[in-house]
Amino acid sequence: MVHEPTVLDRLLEISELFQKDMARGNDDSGLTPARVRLLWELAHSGPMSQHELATRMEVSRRNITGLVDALEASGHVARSPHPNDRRSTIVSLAASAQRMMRGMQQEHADLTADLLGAVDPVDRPALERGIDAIAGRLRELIAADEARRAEREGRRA
Amino acid sequence: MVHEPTVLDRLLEISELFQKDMARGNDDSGLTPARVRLLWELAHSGPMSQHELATRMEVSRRNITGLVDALEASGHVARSPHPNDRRSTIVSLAASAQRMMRGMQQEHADLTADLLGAVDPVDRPALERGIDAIAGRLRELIAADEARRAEREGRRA
DNA sequence: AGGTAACAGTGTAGTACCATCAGCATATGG
DNA sequence: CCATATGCTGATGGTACTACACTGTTACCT
Repeated sequence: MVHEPTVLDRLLEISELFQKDMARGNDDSGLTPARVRLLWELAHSGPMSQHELATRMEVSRRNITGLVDALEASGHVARSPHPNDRRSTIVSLAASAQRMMRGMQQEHADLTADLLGAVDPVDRPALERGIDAIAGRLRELIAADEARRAEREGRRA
Repeated sequence: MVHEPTVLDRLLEISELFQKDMARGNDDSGLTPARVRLLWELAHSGPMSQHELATRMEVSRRNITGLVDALEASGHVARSPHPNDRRSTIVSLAASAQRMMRGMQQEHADLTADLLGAVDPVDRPALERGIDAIAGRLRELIAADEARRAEREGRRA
């Protein structure tokens, strides 16, 4: 029942540790994972409509409404009308939240530097190539699986 | 606001993809993440008391009761009396669940092989060393942070 | 123009899950 | 015998998500 841990196991472990770390950050800020994810999306790609948020996060529009409601109430985001399309509302980060996200990105950058510092410089290029390769392959597999899944759904309907 | 993705970002991406994959597996088996985690703990470390499960999973005993209740109802685990301590009940995997977990481990092994196959063989040793180093460093950081946190808790109390 | 279809956001209602707290029963272990 | 650990009950709260129905807006298209 006991395996010697493979590279993938290590990766999974790192995943878990990251999650743990993220969860802690959430606790500190009083935000929930889903809300942080939304904020992160905004920080990364700038203001956008709720519809676009729903698409990117792959959840229902209704769900976005709730998340934005909460984040608006806590002052993290603001709703503003779309200049051209009066149906749409644009969600943007409040100044304070922008600062917060900047801080998180800074922390993230620091962590990156720290962790990378633990790797023998000689190994870094290969490490980078290897991780890229794995990420790429994983993306492929997921895409293929999703396609298969979608097709099966189609057949059934 | 746009960064070029670093190795760490790639790692985070891999984390997310893994999670997505796991979530899908959960859907298939009709199990929730927490329940799967419990099963995994049992598969990995063998039968144990609820108390021990609570300790390992870092959740309340009450929570374990609920999870075990559900898993027992669905036939994934069985409760049996502890041989020495008659207060305690031992939770163990049912045969079917054991098979299921074996299957999951097999899938995991296959995935590992597949993903590793995408990496240039020349890069693998360095990749392995690099990942080990990162995982190790991350563990250190988390441990240090937890210690700091615990101390602060102590001070307040 | 007028009608119609598609789209944005939202209200209502409902589901599933995780987790906690305080307290209770038991019987074990000292 | 009593303190304690173990597991369980009941009550509560909260997040995340969905489906359906509705309003207003835009775009298309005869």
